[in-house]
Amino acid sequence: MKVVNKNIHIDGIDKKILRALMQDARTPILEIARNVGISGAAIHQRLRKLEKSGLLSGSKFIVNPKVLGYTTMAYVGIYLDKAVSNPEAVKQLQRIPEVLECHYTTGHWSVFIKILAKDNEHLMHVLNKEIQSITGVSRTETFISLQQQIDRQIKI
Amino acid sequence: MKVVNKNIHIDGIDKKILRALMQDARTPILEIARNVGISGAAIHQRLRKLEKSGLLSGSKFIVNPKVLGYTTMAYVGIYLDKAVSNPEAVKQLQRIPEVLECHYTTGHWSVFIKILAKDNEHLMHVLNKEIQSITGVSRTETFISLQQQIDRQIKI
DNA sequence: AGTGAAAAATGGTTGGA
DNA sequence: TCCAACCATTTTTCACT
Repeated sequence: MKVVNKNIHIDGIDKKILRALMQDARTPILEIARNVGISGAAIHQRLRKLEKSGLLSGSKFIVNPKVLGYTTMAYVGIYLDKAVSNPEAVKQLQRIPEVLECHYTTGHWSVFIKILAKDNEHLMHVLNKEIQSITGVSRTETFISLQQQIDRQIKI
Repeated sequence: MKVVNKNIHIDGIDKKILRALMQDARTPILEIARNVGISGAAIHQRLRKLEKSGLLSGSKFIVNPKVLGYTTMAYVGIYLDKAVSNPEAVKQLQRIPEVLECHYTTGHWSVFIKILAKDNEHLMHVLNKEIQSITGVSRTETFISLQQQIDRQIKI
């Protein structure tokens, strides 16, 4: 279990640092320093503080799946039989690389997942062969994303 | 409009580079070089190629919203009146910082969004005050994520 | 494409105000 | 908390294979 420090205070300078790095993790510290008007060493100190607080949990390169031909994104609500252990189903979902997210949710579905596939045919394959063959899956409801209009992190 | 090069070929070395940087955008080139057995300069060349192809679309620092008290995530399907221009509704959604994703989808909803809020009360406020007051929104269906089990990018 | 080495840029530390 | 100066590491370039 990760320990989370709730007594963190983020001032305006911290916000500027975070905004810059959330947009581009490779932004040079000295460039941020110039923009906020303090020294690079001070930025560095604040970064260590933010990291220690757990607020900064790493950095990632973002790949554009479209370049690899993955153009079909879908959300799928899954009904699981009552008798089935949900964690076991999740373990099976984990083995399917096209499943990018998986949530336990309130409402009529047991779990709710996000799938990234190359095209409709590929999506169909994942749904009918991979997902449906998981023990306990009784039914699924699929919503294909025709276009994503917003994609961002929390506003700092 | 971003131009996407579809004739890109990713070999095993590219994959190793991508996997390392997708996990941690700050992984030093020379460390990757050691792991894959070629020189740092070669890694650097390949990175430029991957960037130029559009496959690498940047890097982000990841912030952990829980540290700031944001513990409630929900997906919301929105029904819009037929008469209403969907892009106008999306423009309004864009102004709500708690809305992190927004998709046009197939199925019974017009748009489908992801919301991050501090708690149920905050979520209720966003739904009842912010979302419902958007012109054309007739009804919403909300699914609260009790727990996220999978969160990853495309498998390289 | 890849290499090795030099040059340029950046990251990280320290001591003192 | 911040700064200035310093040193370590990393990125980037270049001539050559």
